[in-house]
Amino acid sequence: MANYNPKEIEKKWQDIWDEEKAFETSTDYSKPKYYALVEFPYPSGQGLHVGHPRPYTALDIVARKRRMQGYNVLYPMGWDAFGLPTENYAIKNHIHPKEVTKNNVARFKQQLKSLGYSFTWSREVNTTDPNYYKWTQWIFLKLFKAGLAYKTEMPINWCTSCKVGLANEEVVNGVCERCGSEVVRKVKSQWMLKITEYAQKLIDDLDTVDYIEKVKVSQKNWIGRSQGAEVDFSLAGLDEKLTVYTTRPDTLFGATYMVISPEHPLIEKYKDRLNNYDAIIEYREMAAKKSDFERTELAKDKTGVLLDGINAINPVNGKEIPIWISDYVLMTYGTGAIMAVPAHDERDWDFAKKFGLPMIEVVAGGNIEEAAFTDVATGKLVNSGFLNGLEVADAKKAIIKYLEENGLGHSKVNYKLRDWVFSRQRYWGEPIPIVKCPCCGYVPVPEEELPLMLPEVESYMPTDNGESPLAAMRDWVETTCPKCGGPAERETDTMPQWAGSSWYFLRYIDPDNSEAFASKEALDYWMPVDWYNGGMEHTTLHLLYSRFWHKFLYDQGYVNTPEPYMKRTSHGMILGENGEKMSKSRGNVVNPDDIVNEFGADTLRTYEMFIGAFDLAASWSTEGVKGCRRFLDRVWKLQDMLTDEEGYSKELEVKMHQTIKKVSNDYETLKFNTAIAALMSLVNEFYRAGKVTKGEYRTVILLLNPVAPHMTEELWSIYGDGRRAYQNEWPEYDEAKTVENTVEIAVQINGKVKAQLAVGLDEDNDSVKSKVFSLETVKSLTDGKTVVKEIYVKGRIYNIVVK
RNA sequence: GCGGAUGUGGCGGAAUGGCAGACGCAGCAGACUCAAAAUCUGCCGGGGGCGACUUCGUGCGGGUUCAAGUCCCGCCAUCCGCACCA
Repeated sequence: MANYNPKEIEKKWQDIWDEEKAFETSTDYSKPKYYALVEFPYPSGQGLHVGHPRPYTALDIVARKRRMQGYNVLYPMGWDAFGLPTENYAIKNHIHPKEVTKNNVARFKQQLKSLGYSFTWSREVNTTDPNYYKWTQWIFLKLFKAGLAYKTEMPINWCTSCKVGLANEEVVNGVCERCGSEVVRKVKSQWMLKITEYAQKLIDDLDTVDYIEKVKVSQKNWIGRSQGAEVDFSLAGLDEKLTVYTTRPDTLFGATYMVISPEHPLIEKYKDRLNNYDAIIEYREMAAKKSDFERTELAKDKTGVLLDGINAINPVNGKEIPIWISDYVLMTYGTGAIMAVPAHDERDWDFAKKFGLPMIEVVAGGNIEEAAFTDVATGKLVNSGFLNGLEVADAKKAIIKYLEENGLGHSKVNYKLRDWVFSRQRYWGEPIPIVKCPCCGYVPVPEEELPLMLPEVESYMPTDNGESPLAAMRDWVETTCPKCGGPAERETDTMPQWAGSSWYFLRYIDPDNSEAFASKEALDYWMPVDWYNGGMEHTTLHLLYSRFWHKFLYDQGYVNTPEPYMKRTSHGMILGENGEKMSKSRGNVVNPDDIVNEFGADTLRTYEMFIGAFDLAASWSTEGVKGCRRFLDRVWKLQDMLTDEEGYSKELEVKMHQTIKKVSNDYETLKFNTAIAALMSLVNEFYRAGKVTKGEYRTVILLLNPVAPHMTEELWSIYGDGRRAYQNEWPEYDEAKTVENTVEIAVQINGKVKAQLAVGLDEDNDSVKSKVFSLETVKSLTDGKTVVKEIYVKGRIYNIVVK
C-alpha cells in the first residue's frame, strides 16, 4: 500500500474529471434536474479566502450526492467582475481593468480547480463580458420601457473618497461600506429602479419559498410594510391641505401640533406668509449639511422651528394647531409631514417636552406625564368624541370609516423600502444604454445595437464634479438620437455592481445563446434554482434585487417562475484563530493554497465541513486541520485491514445502516459536522475490530466521496467496481436494520440512573419489568419503599418512582 | 430602542423531553523506537473517597414533569442586523 499522497492524487483526478467531462450537464431533458447554486465571487486581487470554500464545498457535497442519486445536476460558477476594487487597482497601477479582471479570474479559477469542485465549468459566465452585459443592458431597457426605470433629481449618498453615489444599502453607519469614508448628501440626476412597485409581491411570495427563517424576517423588515392612514388637515385661511401619514389614526383627537420635514414644498409655496422665513431656511440648511450619521447620532436631541404664520386645523375637532419643521420628519417616507400626538408617540413626546407643547391623553392606561403611552393592546379611547370607550384596534377602524365617508382621508399602506439608485459615476460597470435627446428626452438604444460597449478611455479616474470618466469621451458621448436622428448625448453613468448579479443564474442555463439571455426550453427545464446558498450580508441587497428582477421578467413573460430560488440557506463566517474576523491588519489570515499544499484539498474540504454548525461563525484551528488529515489517513490505511468479504460483517451491520442513514440525512440538512463525526466513529469501529470488509469499505468510500472526492476516487479505482466513484449510485440503507434487536437500557430510581440492563427491543413490558426488579441494585433501593409509578420508554429507560 | 441569533469540559462542538459532553483538538499514560516524530491502545467535567461509589454540574432565578441543555415565565451577557420609517 502506497502512502496517502494528496498532492499526486488530487491533480491526477482533477485532470481525469476534466478529460471525462465528469460533471457536465446532460441535454437529456427527460432526466430529473437539480440546480444547485452558490454566489459567484468577486475576483479580487487577494485571491481566494478560506471563507469561500465553506459554501462551495457544502453545495458541492449536495451536487455530488444528487448526481449519484441520478439527477442531471447544474452546479455552475462564474465571476461578478465589475466593481470598484478592480477599478481602483487599475487607476493606481495604470493597467486596464479588463486586464486586472482577466488575471484575477485566472488565479481564482486555478484555486477553485485545485479544490476539486464539481462545477459545470462549460457554463462559466463573467459579468464584464460584452456577451453577458448585453443582456444586463437588455433587461434594463425592458425595465425602462415598462416605466420601472426613471431618472430623477435627488439627494444621493455621495462617498467623498470613492467619488461615487451609493445606494442606501451601501451606506453603513453613515460611512461608505467599501472604503469607510464620510458620506454626504449631494443632489444629482440619477437613474432609479422602481423596486417599490414590487414591495408587496416581494413580501407575499416569501410564503411560497423555502428560505431559512432569518432571511425571510430580515427581508420583511427591510421592506418595512406598515398599515395606517393618510389624513388631510386643512390650513387656516388657505385653500390648501396638508396630508399626513399615520399608523395611529385612532389618536387623531390627541394631535396637538404638526411637523413637516425641512424639505417639505409647503415652505416654499407659502414663504410670503411666513414671519420667520429666514430662521426656517437657516434650519433647513443646517439639516441638509448634517450627514445621515449625524442625524442619527443626534436622534435623542430633537430640534425644530415653528412655522410662524400658518396653522392647521384638526379635521375631527376643528381646533387650530401650530405647524413645526424638524428633521426628525423625513421627506422620503410617507408624505413628509406628520400629525404629532405627544401623549402616544415617543418622538412627539420628546419634541413636545422640549418645546413646551400641549399634550392630550386620548388612550387611557398610561401616565403621559412620565412617558408616551404607546401600548395598543390594552388601552381604551378617551377625550375622543365618538371614539370614546373603544379599544385601539376598533377605534382605528371607526376613524378610518369616518375619514373616508367625509372625504378627509383613507387607509394607506407604506413601505420603508426605497427605489433603487441605479447610477454610478464610474468607469468599470455596464454603460446604461440610454441617449438623451433635446427633442425626444430619454431614448433607449435600439436592442439590436446591444451590447453598448464600454469604450476605451485615457483615465479611469472619476471626476470631482461627479461625472463618470465616460463623460470626458466626447466622441463617444456625442451621438444621434435613435428616434429623431438629431444630435444627442449618451448617458455616461454606469450600472451598480448589483446589476450583473441580479440575473446571472439565468445565464448559466444557456450561456452561449446570442438570440436571448436563455432559451425558453432551457429555462423551462432548469428553473427554478433548487438550492441557493449565500452570505447573510446579501439578504437585503443582492437577494432582494435579484428577486425583483426575476419577478419583473416573469411579469413580462420571459421566465416561467415567479420566484428564482426555491430554497435559500446561509453559511457562517470563518474567523481567524483568535476568534476575530480575518484581516491583513490583524495578521490572522489563512491562505487556502497553503492548506492545500501542506495537507491537501480533501483535508481542507473535510475540515471546513467539520468545523462547526454550518450557519454559525467558526474560528480557524490549525490543530483541527491536522485532525481531519489524520482521519483521512486512517481511512486510507484501512486498506491494511481489508478482508475479502463482500457484504457487511455481522457485528457492524447495524452500525453500517445507521451511518448510511445519518450521513445521507445530515448532508441534506447542512449538518456536515455530525455526518463526518459519524464516519469517524465508524472508522474507529473498524480499527477496534482490526478488520473491514470489502463491502464496508466500499460504502465508506462512497459516503465520504462528496466531502473528499479525490482520495475516495483513488481508493475506488482500486477497490471499486471498475466505474468511477462519481458514477456510482448513492448507498442505500434498510430502515429495519438500523436498530439493534438487543439494547442496553438505563434503569432509574427517581430519575437517577442506578443500573444498566440488556433487553430485547421488542420485549414486552412484563418481561422487562421482571428483569428490572430482579436486579440487586433495584431490590436494595426499593426495599421497604412504595413503588408509586413506573415508566418504561421502549429501548431507552426504565424509571421507578419510589417513596 | 427594535429585530435576529448565541451562551454546554482546557478548546471546537454533539444530544426526536429519556443515561449530558458523540466526534475532533489539546493533555496524560502505555506499546513500538537506541531516541524522537509518526502510528496504535487506554484514560480524560468539578468536588469527596483507597475503593465498589457518592455529590455537584449545560449563563442566572423561578416553574411544569416520573424525567429539562431541550418546554413555560422572568432576567443577565455576548455577537450580528436595523435604527427618528410617524
